[in-house]
Amino acid sequence: MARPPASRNGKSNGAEPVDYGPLENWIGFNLRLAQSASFASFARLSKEIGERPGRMATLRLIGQNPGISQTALSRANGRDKSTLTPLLTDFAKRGLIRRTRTRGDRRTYRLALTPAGDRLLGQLTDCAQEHERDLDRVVGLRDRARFLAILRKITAELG
Amino acid sequence: MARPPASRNGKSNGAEPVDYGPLENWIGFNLRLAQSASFASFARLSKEIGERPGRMATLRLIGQNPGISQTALSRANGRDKSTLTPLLTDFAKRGLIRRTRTRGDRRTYRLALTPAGDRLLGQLTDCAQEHERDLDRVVGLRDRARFLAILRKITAELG
DNA sequence: GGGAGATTGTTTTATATCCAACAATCCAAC
DNA sequence: GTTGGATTGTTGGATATAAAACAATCTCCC
Repeated sequence: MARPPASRNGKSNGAEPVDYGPLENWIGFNLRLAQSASFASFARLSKEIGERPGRMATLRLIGQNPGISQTALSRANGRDKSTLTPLLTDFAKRGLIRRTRTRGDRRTYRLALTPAGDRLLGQLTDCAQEHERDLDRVVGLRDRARFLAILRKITAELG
Repeated sequence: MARPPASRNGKSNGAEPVDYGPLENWIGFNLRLAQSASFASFARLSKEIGERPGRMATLRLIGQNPGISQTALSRANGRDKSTLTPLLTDFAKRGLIRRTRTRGDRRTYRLALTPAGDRLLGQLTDCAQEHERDLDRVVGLRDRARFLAILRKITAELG
């Protein structure tokens, strides 16, 4: 981690060295920082559209799986189902998704994108692809597949 | 991802396949899921102690850098400084940290662990080490250094 | 000295998130 | 058929998080 030279009075200039101790080499801690940085980077790109990364993934999963239930969506998304309730209410109110009752099971909803939702998803996908290009550049083509495989393994075995 | 056989009526049993579409191969999405899984795994381990991963890192950074300011701590932790205000208030109220005014600069606090805070950190470190062993097992010794280097690179270049 | 601009920590406001509890509904075993 | 247990989506309570605005304070440059 390159850092700028300290200001001449030796006081804080926003980059004074911090001793990370054992954290420096902990995968868990570095995973959190990397995810946080990636999230912030995406958020900058999608700021003008006004949606954050989590919402983008939710929309995409609905678009990819028309008729999906809220519970299945929450699992695919790695979030509790109660987290989705206000989010989907908001999407529905803004006309981005349709919620229809399932025939034969009156508990579940079937979720699907409206044309407006599909258009918004298209815009978000542009941001996401730009973001992925940034990530690919940082990760490097050489290690990409291996890196991705390890991330998936962590999700599968620690979830 | 192994999944149990579908129930014989073909309906949801909590593991029906979901089409991830492009998300499947996006680093950003998989990074989020992996971090989420790692976080949840640590939370299970530290549940009895009653602190979550973010707090553990905060305590450790204070222990490692006695006298650190809140702003420097928030940067090292990858969190906004306003996020720390209620957390540190809670730590101080519970006698885990000491906040003393800095001589010569009446804006900043100097943070340090109390003996009680140090004891709690010790317990949390035990959990964290167990968690790291789990992560090491999943990541594999062979790829560990490379994986860690990529995480650090993402933090440094996208933050 | 004196002021312009930067920095520090707090407050406010708005989301996001989980967990536990809940009502409605379904399913399977009897 | 009935009924006990499972599932679905919602609600309420708690914590976490960021952004913007703010008051107090410091620094730098003249």
